[in-house]
Order: sequence, then structure tokens, then C-alpha cells
Amino acid sequence: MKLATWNVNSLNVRLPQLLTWVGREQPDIVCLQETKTEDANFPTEELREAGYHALFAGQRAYNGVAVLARVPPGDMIVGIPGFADEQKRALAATVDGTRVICAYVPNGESVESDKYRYKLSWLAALHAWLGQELKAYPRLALLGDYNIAPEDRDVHDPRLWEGKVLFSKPERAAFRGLLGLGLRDSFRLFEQPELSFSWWDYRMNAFNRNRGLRIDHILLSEELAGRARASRIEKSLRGLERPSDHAPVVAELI
DNA sequence: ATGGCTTCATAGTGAAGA
Repeated sequence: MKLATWNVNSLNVRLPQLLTWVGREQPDIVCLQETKTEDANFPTEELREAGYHALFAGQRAYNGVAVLARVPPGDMIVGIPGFADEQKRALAATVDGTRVICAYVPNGESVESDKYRYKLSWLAALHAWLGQELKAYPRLALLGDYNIAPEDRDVHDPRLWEGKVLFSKPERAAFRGLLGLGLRDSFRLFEQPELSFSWWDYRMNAFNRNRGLRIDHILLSEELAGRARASRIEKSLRGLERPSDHAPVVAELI
């Protein structure tokens, strides 16, 4: 089973790249973030022709998440139960007995911002919800754009980023809290190239200089982690014309 | 230097992303 997550930064703009890539990669499950598409405009038909069922929760201009799967997903939950949120950032679905949670964690803007407090409260709600979901579903994967670089090695210049949003201690503590629930970072189950990142700023030629962060993650429950055989970042898409600023992350399970 | 690019939005001194 192959799982993938990709922040597409507009599904409308990135649909041709997505269709080409899933045609080549053939993932079984794909989580998308920042679709920026209202549900009425979601490209259900194009994805069906590519072999994917889709569940989605979108809104105009911002946010928006979706789960694509080769077998029909069910038991959808939109948003974090009990956490009032106008922003479409979370979607859970069950695919062939595996619980898949697609998350687009708030950016936070800066550590002084109200959006940062929203980010931390969102992460606290996610943590509480995941605790419940893990009890119900031993086979669980949490995929998405976490907007958190967990460790120094996930940041091109940790001294520059220390204390900044995406790399502040409270954010990293929230990420470690998710690991404390028994989730494993699939990317770190395997040897990886140094300076592996999943996001590069559009500005300042950041991609070509590899000035990036690893902020997109696939966390796996113990049961799924035991089946993991590979994980990697699909860096090639970031080099295309009109790329998303994020690269897909892939995990392969037996 | 708080910019730099990209998207969706509207016609804003844009907003938001990360």
C-alpha cells in the first residue's frame, strides 16, 4: 500500500501535475491540502477517470482538504469533532480498514500572532481527537501539512529559524506530543539524504539553493509503522513549471 | 532589508501563505 500527501496550493492550478504524478506513482491513498476549491467545483470526474474516489471539504480561496483513494473511502468526518472551526483543515476517512486523517495545520504567521495561538489550540484539539481515533483504529495514518519542522535537521538553517513560527519550541512540542500518542514519523524510519525538505519558499530562488523545511509528514500508528518499507519526498515536482511550494511525501507499506 | 513569489481575490494602503 502506498500513501501520499501533497499540499497542492490550489487544486485548480495543480490538477494537471497531480493527474500526471498519480498516473506515474499509482499511490493507493493521496491526501491533499490547500485545494482552495469549493466543493461544487471539485474535479471529481477527472480524478475518477484517473482511478480515484474522492472525499473533500473545501472553501473559497483558502484551505481545503481531500482524500483520494483507489477503493471507496467511507466514515468521513470533516473538521475536528468538538472544535469549532470555519476553516476546512481536517478530514478523516476509512479506506480498506485503515483510518486516514488528512490535516492542514494552520500556518501561525508569527509567534506573536493570534493565528499562532489558533495554531496551538488547533494542534491541542488534534492531539485529543487522535487519542480517541487511535483507540478505535489501530491502523491509522495522519498525513498532511503540519507546518512544523520537528528537528534541527529538518531546517536548512536551524539558527536562523530558532524561535520562529514553524520551528518554535511550542510547535515542536506539539509535534512530539503526537509521537507520544504512539505515532511514528515514517520518513525517519529509513535512512534519508541530508538536507531533505518538503517546502521551499517561492522567493529568493530558495528551491535551487535548497533553503527549505521539512514540514509535511506521514505519521503512522505502531501497527502501520511495522509494515512500512520506504518513505521519500518527491522533490521532482517542485522543479516543474508553476510548481506548488510543497513537494509530495510518500510512504510505502507492505 | 519584514522584502523577495504565488494564489485568489477584488480594484484596498490586498490578504495569506510559510
